[in-house]
Amino acid sequence: MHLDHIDRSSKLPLYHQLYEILRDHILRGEWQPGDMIPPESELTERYQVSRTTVRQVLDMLVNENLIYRQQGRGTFVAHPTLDQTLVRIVSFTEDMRQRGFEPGTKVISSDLVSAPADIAQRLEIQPGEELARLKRLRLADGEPMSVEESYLVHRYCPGVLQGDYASHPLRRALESDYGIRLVRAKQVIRALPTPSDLGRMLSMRPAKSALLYIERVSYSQQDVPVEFLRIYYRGDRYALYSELHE
Amino acid sequence: MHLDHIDRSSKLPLYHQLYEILRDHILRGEWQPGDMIPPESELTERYQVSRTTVRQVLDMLVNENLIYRQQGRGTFVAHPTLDQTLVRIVSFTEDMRQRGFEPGTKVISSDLVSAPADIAQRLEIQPGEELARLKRLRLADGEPMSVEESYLVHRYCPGVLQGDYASHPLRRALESDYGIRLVRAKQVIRALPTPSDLGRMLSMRPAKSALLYIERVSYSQQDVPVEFLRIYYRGDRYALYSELHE
DNA sequence: TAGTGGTCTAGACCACAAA
DNA sequence: TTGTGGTCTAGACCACTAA
Repeated sequence: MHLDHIDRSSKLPLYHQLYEILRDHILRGEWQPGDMIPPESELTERYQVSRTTVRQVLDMLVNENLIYRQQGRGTFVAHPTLDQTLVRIVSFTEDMRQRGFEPGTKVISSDLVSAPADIAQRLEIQPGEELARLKRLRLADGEPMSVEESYLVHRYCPGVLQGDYASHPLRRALESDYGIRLVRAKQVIRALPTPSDLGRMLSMRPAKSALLYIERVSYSQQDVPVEFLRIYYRGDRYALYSELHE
Repeated sequence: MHLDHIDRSSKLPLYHQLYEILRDHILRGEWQPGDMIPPESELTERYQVSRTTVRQVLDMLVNENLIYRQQGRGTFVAHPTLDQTLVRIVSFTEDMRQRGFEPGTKVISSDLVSAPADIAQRLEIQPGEELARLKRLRLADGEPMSVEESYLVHRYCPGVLQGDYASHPLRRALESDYGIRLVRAKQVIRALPTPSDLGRMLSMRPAKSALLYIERVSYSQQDVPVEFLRIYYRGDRYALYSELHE
């Protein structure tokens, strides 16, 4: 069981503590999509904070699309949607499950390389600094879906490449072994023609071949760039979704 | 000058009215990016609402990335960013200006067609119903950037095709002539190989040719689907940006 | 020190949904 | 009618920035 009460002597704001608590309940699946969460009155009572503070926290969760409210009925855990991929950091595994695929991973290679200028610039390090490089083939229902090339600043996570990243998430290793949580990221999305080597790896038919290409830089809690990631998705299997407003 | 006061007898909530007012100031450019907006105390005073209400409105604007706050300094108008394209409905003109290009448009064709099944389904109309179709070539600094194919439910905007949409925005015509505001949209983003006809229109080199393809359904104030849009962006000139969080 | 935004409270009344 | 979320107020004290 996780921490489930508010520490009045903590320096963290009450709303922040309550946010972590409620978010945890949802992300750990203790409250399932569609479930009603306790009414505001009960949260006020249980955590001994004002209704305003409770509502501030619920507003944050609504903004993240983790919950939704219905006047007169209650507040409910939201069902995950595909457009989250463009707003929240979502693991390949989660993403595929939401799309109705069974995810799989094969490690293509892992090695240490020295940082080329373009990657060094985005990771805010010196060119030539040591990077851990991990290439993986990602599968959906056993069929190739994407190729991922991860570059990690090795200084922050020496020895990462020891891990088995076919069956264990890289993010989890970073967190548990090095205390690094990737909390923020910036990405660029492009369409590319398919180079023949990638086409082969992804088992693509040349005629239908284009790649949805993503470059992502991920930042730690301390706002330090830690990972540079290239993802090549099969254009004939993968799409991104988003909702727009005025 | 636009309405700049709050109507206490209106059925609209105070925060909603204030939101429209402040948003207007920003979107009309009366407050420029980087400008400090009036402090909360002054807004409280000027519009005669509580600070809580003022802050509720500012929170909304912060969430839309229209303003940002700095404790101890003030609240400022945000500079537009490229990742807005994935969250807010942005006109081609605005988008290109933000990217540092001078936008241009050529109308390729405009005609009435009967709705094919796939489009009818997304527009929630009967197959065969009349659609206004508008094809345009979009230019950036005089060079082709994208091809857009717009399908409008003609019943909602009879005679739209009379307009000159090389120099006048389609959105404006819908609003002023038919009272239709497209306030919400859903889109899907894919990578496509370049068909030869589009490649020619976009002046693309075959070797570097992939398209970033977007399909968008836009909804009116009444949540009725009005427009189905296909955009084919040159993959070698156009990219999308997004920021992710945990 | 003065002015700004950040956090928090207690309480009121309204609107809507379900029994 | 009861219980839920929606809107709004007045006021307090804190934290940070700049002069």
